[in-house]
Amino acid sequence: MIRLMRVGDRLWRASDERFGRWGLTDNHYNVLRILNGAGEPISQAEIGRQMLSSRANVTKLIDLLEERKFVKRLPCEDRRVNLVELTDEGAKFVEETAADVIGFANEEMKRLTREEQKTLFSLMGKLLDE
Amino acid sequence: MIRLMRVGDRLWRASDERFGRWGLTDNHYNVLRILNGAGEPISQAEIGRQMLSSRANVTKLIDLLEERKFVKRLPCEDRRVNLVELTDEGAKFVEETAADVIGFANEEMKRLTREEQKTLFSLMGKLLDE
DNA sequence: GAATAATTGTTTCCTGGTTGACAATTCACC
DNA sequence: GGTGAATTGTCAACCAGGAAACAATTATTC
Repeated sequence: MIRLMRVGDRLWRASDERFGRWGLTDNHYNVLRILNGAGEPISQAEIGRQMLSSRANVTKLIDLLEERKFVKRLPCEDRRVNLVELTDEGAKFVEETAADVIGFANEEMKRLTREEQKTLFSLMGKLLDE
Repeated sequence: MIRLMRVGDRLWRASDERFGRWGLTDNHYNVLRILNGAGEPISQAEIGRQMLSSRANVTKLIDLLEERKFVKRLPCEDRRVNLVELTDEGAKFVEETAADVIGFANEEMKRLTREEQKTLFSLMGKLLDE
């Protein structure tokens, strides 16, 4: 388990360094990824749930992303919630950086064969499902 | 890779919660573990190296552990360095909590069979070695 | 052997994130 | 329908950790 935590820690640090180049944290990128995957505007609370982050933190992440024009807050019929939408500019950014991000992942995982990567994926799945 | 990072993150959070009960962070415990494993006093810089943490942070970790009397700073013939030693009280603490920590690890890993745990261990080894 | 480089521990400042409180709103139950 | 519970986004305060600067010391190089 310690090895696993160590590897995870190292990946987080590496990705932090990586996204720092774009003036973002990995968590900022995570928000964009989630929005891109959702395909439709979703609430801040939902984002926080998906990325295991506090609502307070999501507020700050969205603040920055909105300032960068990657994202927009929309009013919702439930007037407590903000729906967050990926702007065209945000979508473009995700698309442009996707290759870079995938390259990064391949670089990190290149010590494992394709087969081992599959095994790892399945093991992680077992650990995640509750 | 994302799954792997997610799992790592969750383990860090869980262990943080766990060690919080003792008024320590996982990193504090990590220091004790390293000192216990070393079997002899080692320098703060060396501790930082082993746990991938900055010297500045090690200073603060040791400050707290020393206040708790788990650890003692010894002068060294190289007068730049502090040798850090596990006190009897610190060793006793490690011993008393060991069962608890191992139980925690088993709990977290119980979704995997013994065989899968071994596979995971070896995969992590490949990812770690540079 | 003197001068420059490298190492150690500490301090100060900064940053990303969490917790807890808050007002606004919606839900649930009587 | 009206009242108490739950949920949402935000803000302030706080915390662990990192980066840079620093003095003290040791290593290296000429």
